Amino acid sequence: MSNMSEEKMLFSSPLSSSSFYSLMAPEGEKRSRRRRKKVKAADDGGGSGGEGRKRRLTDAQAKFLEMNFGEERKLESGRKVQLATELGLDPKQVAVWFQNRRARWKNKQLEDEYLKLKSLHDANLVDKCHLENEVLKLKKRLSESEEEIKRLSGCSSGGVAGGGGGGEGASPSSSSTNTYQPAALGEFGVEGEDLMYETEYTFSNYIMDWGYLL
DNA sequence: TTGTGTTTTATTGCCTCC
DNA sequence: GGAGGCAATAAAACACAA
Repeated sequence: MSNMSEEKMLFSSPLSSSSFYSLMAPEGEKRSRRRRKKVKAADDGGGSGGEGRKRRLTDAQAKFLEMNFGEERKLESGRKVQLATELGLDPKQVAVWFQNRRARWKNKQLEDEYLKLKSLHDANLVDKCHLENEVLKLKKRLSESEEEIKRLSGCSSGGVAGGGGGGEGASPSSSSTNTYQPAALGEFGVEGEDLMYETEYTFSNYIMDWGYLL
């Protein structure tokens, strides 16, 4: 019948013109519209095409329009008429083509934006997963350290001071002479530093102190 | 060949701007 | 109020698998 179908999909977007927007647009954003009855294109027999049916543009016409669309998304009426005469088309056809092309372009923009946001979102998910893993590991380490402290202070309170109401409540203000008590930290100027540092210091120094006591 | 899905062209109705 | 833009949609044209 014709040879104009090869490049049909050259500029087409993957989703049909209305489907993507319908998918993306919030429900309330759509304007309510009365459903109209379509009036068939009149068999005017006139116009540049000669038939009353849809006239598909030739590849050359489409390419030329595409080129112009690349330069400017909207047409001034003068330009529209000029283009129409150059292409042997009705100015209305040119206007419609630009209108539809803008719609496709907008859909493509939306789709690109969606894909960009989606990949960003996916990357964030992976990041979140890593961070959650990290938190779990740190929590585990913390509880292990606490266990160790408990275990060791249990040992020392039994063997050295005897009083003081157990390791957990050991206070720097205690009158005990126990050298590994937190009060001793003051010697090194770390009183009130962050927990992690204090914990590590206490533990390693406890080993030393314990050895010293023995 | 035919049924089905997609793309393109065209229409309609509403909205905004001048 | 008319022109032009846009969203929604109809329908022709087309592609393609079965």
